Amino acid sequence: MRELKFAILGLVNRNELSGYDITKAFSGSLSKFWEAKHSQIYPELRRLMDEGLVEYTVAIHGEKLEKKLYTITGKGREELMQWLTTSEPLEPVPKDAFRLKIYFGENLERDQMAAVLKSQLREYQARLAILENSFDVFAECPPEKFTPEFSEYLLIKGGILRDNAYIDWL
Amino acid sequence: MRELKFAILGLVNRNELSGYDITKAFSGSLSKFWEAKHSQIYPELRRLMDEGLVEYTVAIHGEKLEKKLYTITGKGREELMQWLTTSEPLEPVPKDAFRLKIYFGENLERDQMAAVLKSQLREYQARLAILENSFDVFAECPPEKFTPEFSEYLLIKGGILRDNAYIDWL
DNA sequence: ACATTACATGTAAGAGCAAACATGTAATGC
DNA sequence: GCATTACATGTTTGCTCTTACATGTAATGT
Repeated sequence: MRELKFAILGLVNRNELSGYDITKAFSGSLSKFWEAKHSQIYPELRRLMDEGLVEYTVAIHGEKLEKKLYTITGKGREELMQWLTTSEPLEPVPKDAFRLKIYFGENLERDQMAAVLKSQLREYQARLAILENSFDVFAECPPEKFTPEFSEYLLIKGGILRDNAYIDWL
Repeated sequence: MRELKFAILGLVNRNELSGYDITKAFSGSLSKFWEAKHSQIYPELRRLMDEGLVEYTVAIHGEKLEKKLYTITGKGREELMQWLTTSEPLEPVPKDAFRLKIYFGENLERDQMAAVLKSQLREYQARLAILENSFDVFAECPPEKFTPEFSEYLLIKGGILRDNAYIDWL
């Protein structure tokens, strides 16, 4: 529950970040396994403030553009560590409209089914290609210590394995 | 969007079903790739009625227990076929709290990380075992035509491949 | 006879999320 | 000089879904 809370805490634990920076993280490298829009992030930051888990200082950029730079508090770090070391129950099976269509495949002619399958295959191949591109950035496996870089390497690898399994199945 | 709508239409297209029957489907065999609770199903049935996509007859069980048996209408079947033959955009990457923990793994000691990993591995192995059990029900591959039985066979196979990929990664 | 489980149908409250609404500043390209 | 893109921070509305609330009948076990 409230995983966005911990995702934000984890980020501001690394660096001082504005809401905008956090938004970019969730639509950039993090987006390969967790997405969030700014309309979700700003209210959550507000809530984390109210709970005393983060704090911010205001920085002025240029003449008057204000940005709030958030950092984690001691209490925030405690809750983050608590969450990190707790093993949570299995995620519910992800909902997948395509699988649902397969389930009702009895209603489709052979060529209609083929079209749906091929379309899905193309989409997964496209996503896989993007992941493999990101993976190639790592010329070789980073040192096997849990640095942010190594984590990202692992997670991209996980995405590739996941999408490959889906493609095999298709 | 509104995938539950089509999941229900697909079910009542096969057989005359009550809300209760539909609920059982979503917590039984269908639950391996789509879940829904009765609190979601009854309002959706109401909505499908309002839209003229399903209709029902009331059956009395015993003395006075009423059950509403839903069937699909012509309009409902049209919309179902429309949906089935349209290829939808890729699902967003499924959110996975465990991956998030890996992403912030820098904060964990080696043995803490090992504990989290092992716990996750056990949970996936347990789910895989359940899927493999369901798979063994099919003594051999059903005839390769898109009957409901064949579809279920495929979907369980897909679940096994998915969980195997996750376990390999772990 | 009494309890438990299965059958059966709903509603209410609230979390999580996306899309759209809303506003303004600063840097870059042309 | 003007337009576009990037920076920056919010709120509102509406959909999906879960948990809990709410009520009642029928079958089964003991």
